[in-house]
Amino acid sequence: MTRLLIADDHPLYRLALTQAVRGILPDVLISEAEDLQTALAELNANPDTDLVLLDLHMPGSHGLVGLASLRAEHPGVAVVMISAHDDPVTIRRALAYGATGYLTKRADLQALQAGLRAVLDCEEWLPPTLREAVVATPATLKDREVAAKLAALSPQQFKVLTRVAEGRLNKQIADELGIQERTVKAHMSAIFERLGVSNRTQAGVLLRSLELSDPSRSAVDGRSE
Amino acid sequence: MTRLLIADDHPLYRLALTQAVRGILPDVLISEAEDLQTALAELNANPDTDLVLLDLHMPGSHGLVGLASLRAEHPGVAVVMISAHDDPVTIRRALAYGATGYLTKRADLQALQAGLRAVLDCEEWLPPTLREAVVATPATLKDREVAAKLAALSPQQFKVLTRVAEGRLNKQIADELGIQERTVKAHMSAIFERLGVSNRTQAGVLLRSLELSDPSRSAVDGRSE
DNA sequence: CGACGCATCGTACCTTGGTACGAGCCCGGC
DNA sequence: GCCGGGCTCGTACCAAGGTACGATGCGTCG
Repeated sequence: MTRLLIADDHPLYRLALTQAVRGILPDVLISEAEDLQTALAELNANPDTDLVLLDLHMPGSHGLVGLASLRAEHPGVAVVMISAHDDPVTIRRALAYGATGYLTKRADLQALQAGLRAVLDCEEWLPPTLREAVVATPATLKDREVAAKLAALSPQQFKVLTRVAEGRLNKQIADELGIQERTVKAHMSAIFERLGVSNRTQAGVLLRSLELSDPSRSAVDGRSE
Repeated sequence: MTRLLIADDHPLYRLALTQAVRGILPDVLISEAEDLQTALAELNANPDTDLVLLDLHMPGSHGLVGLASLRAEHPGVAVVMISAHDDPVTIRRALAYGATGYLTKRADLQALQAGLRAVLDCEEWLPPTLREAVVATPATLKDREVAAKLAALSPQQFKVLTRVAEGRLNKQIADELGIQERTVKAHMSAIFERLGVSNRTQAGVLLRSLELSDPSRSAVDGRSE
């Protein structure tokens, strides 16, 4: 039985995605999440999930941070990005950080289902109209380095890192993860070594470089942070 | 006598810009810089500079960091961004962080000179083909907040902040700026208060949010960091 | 089985960061 | 002239960060 997780902050779009999936896989198990935190919780509850459809911009995950988090804490599950922000550079970066594919929100039902079929067969998939542009823009050297470094972190180390990037203290991180501060410090030392940095500020900056500004979240539509 | 600074890492493009400027202002004084550091040094040497033409992507300044640095340390001089990356969102962000205008590298000589004339007359100027798209995309709420916070910093505090964002220690910053570590600490406390953060990691992340990924700097063309 | 990596915890020690409170100098604006 | 802010430096103190040593149990993989 295939299991699937749809992570998008728009309920209506989750519904549309659900129906699109059921159209080609009638008896699939589908979970939903409206922010990154619940998405991670869902994956913990159902570690046998096969595929995650992840919105590029959702609460708690601006840009590629969410992708990296999912990949770090659940290396086994495939992640497909979904966004209306069809920038070849962004798509290329998403692939560099471990996305199996990229679905554009501009796609109609047929195109969407074609993409879903492909990724469910464990194939990499990109929108046909963008494929050429994407393969023409190789990943940045920096992106490749950062992706390799982040991939070298253990799941728990990545959790620590995300909290460091929020500016949390070691003590706070320890409380949030239910471990001792000494253990956090041990993780920190390992993180510094693997990321090639020498203190927490550099580590935080490095993770935050995965963020993307959200063009749709402007000052007039009232959707504040 | 008007004085001008051209900051771009391509010597040939600096030459082209110089000639374009001389075409409309024959006896202008022009300085050049190939990275952000020398650009700041040039401004220190010539504080009476009227206008800076600043490339969006140059060594030491990815994205809007260079713009913010110039604006912070020399609030009096106007800055015009120059880039081939004609994204309305990016342009809007540049304006939010204090740019007086935006010149596209795609422009021909006539268009370039028209833009130069406008900004030399202290007018805001955008490429005609992009003007409509830019005014249609208002600045992000977050951008406006960050811009306001950074504008509240004193020049020296901003210098400290840039070094914090590089992961430097207080002692290192003190040595680089030729001051005592206690003074750095005093600046740090002031920075935290004005930025509304509680530690250096958050401050570094905040400044680094001005960075933009450089689409042209890919992995194949050998131009590493 | 044995080696390895992960995650956890332990002790001890030193460095760095950050706050509190105070103070002097210089400069530009009211 | 006075006031305010920026910049600098000072003392003292405590919190937090980071290192170095080691140790345990657990699961995986060859």
